[in-house]
Amino acid sequence: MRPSSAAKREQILEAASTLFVQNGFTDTSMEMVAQEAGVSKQTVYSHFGKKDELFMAAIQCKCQRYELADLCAATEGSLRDRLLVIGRGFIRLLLSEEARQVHKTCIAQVDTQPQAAVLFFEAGPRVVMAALTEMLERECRAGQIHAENPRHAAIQLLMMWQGEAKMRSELGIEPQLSDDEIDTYIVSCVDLFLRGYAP
Amino acid sequence: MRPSSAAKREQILEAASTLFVQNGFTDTSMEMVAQEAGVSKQTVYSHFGKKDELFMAAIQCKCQRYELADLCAATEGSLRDRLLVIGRGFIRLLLSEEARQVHKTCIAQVDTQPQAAVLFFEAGPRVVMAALTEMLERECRAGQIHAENPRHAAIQLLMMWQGEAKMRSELGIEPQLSDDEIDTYIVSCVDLFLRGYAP
DNA sequence: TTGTAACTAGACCTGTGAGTCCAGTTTAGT
DNA sequence: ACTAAACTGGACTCACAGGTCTAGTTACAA
Repeated sequence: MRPSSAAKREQILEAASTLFVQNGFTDTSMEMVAQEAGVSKQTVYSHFGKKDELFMAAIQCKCQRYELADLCAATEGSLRDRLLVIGRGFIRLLLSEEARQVHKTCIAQVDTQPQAAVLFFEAGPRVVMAALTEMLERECRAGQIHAENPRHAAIQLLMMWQGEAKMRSELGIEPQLSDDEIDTYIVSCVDLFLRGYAP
Repeated sequence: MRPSSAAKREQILEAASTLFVQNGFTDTSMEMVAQEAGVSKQTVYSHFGKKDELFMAAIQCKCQRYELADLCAATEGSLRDRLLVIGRGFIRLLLSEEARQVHKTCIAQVDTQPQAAVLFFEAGPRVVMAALTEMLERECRAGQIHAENPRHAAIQLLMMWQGEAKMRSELGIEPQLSDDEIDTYIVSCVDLFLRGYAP
């Protein structure tokens, strides 16, 4: 009712999503959230009844649509070039601090907060898979490639692209791969894909 | 010194690895471990000084070498058949309750116990990658395939194989894929791979 | 048999976090 | 100016977990 109320709510959400994703669910206390949001603990509780609810709201907040799907809509340039652009964008997203943390947090809470993982899946993997599948279907119809099952093909690309870089970053294994190494790898994925699905 | 001591140590390790991997680090208390092991809390502490140390020991215990690497050594049958066998074994391992839980736990603790993830990496992904790379190098030399970078090729295969099944199982997204769906997918991966790397 | 290391049960201390309560203050709408 | 909702700060309860301590018991080795 009071307009400042909505603002406080945003502050809380902002603080919560940052902290939860940085420290995980268990290691983030409601007091920390209140303090980070510059708000009293009671206010946190009056906006979000329980810690669980705040967590879900925070994850949802972090799962606002990424713009990757748009890349798949582009039609300029050769197929190979477009796949390279998408692949590079995809791996950059995957390796970003933000996405990694959200992913990690959702996985860690799968047993206790399964819906968080669902939110993540719907906002992330699901839309990317759908967009790429649609793109590959178009390319099939245009005769650029020949794939019996474009959905499988999309998943193959997406999984391949992740590569060693994802494995290492997810597990924090040093040294991480350099940008050059990653790029070379992405190129080899696209080329494998195009040869394998050549018409 | 006392022989029963070693036995207790095993019981504790057994209990700890089960519980840590089932409930995660934070949600497993030392008391739970002691109880599950049928041992007093003090005994737990005298064998493993701190919770962290017990955790590391438990993860190490869970990371005993999987036998997957052996599959890559086989030389009977066509390359395609062998890759199918390896792929199926790989995905079965990945989706097993055991491996998933260990993976999840290591990821969740990456920030606080980075060495656990390292143990996992060394025992799991690293050896599988190495074994498959070696196998593909042999096939290259034998002229069965033509891959500039067999290591890349191995990673591509391994990542591809994981597919949607891994994504869904990791995030607990229902419905999970059926065995048939997974198998069809694995076949399509192997075929893509063989076409893409045909000599 | 006896000494001693290993073990047990449980009390104990300390810190921390979820969630509640309350008395007082701010702020927007009427 | 008045009212009521929203907010604050901090005290409070309750539960639980990590870790220590102790007094007494068990079981192996010499």
